[in-house]
Amino acid sequence: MTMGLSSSGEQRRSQLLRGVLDLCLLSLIAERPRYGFEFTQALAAGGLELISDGSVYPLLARMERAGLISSYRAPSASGGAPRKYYRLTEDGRAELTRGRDEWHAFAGQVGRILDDFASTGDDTP
Amino acid sequence: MTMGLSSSGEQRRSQLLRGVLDLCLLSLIAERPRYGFEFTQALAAGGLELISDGSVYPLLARMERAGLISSYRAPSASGGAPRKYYRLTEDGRAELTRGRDEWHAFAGQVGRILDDFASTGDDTP
DNA sequence: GCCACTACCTTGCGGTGCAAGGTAGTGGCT
DNA sequence: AGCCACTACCTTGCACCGCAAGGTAGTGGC
Repeated sequence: MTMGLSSSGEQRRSQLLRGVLDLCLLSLIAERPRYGFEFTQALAAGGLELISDGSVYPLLARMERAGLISSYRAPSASGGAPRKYYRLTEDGRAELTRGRDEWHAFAGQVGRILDDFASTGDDTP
Repeated sequence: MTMGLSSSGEQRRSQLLRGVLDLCLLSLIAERPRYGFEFTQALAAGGLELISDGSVYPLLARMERAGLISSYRAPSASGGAPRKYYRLTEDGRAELTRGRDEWHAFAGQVGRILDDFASTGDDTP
């Protein structure tokens, strides 16, 4: 049976990620070319402990198919399978800029809704 | 022409909503009891032009089933079918508080990732 | 009696995060 | 040479949910 409904907090986290995960990856790639394993580490370092690589790799594949990023192979620096590095295309950079604006607008609107209404009933002095 | 994938902006909006829609509804209900039609209007007024009632009603039903809100019927003030008003339970209020904190933390982390990395490479020709 | 309006709810679809598992390349150790 | 551990990439099946479209129900005007 399913047991997924118990923790609404963790569940919300998954849902929140949906809207911004691609943007975060684009942003990380914008700094410098990166490979799959790096993303989960970098996101966790930024406070977003989240994603199994099972979420990252399909998303990278989707974005490459959409022309937002391109990839090249390079040997691993620490002994192992060769890495697949991704870098931004111009479309990807444009999408990042647009997406960042969208995010800021969205975050502002949500914050306002949560702040304006949530504390109206002040029955907990 | 590549039609299907072009609306990544609109699509992202849908995905962004997933994480916060329940919280927004809770916040709106926290101010005062509301009924279904009000939510889309209130959210649109807050800048989130988004949701057909097809998204709101199932979510309200889910939250009621989860014990976060409770409902009662009242006759419509403007002639029509009776309205179903929702109000917060104590669990709902706690969930709203917790969710608001989660949202602020999450928004901060995402904003930091987008700001810290996105503008590093300025090699636009 | 019929129509228009308000309001609520359901159905099928598409997209996607996630856990788990599978594939492939490298080098150390015996 | 062979084996094992590690790095790294990718795929599969599942469950969730916003959305568009359509259906149901109650009220009052004509």
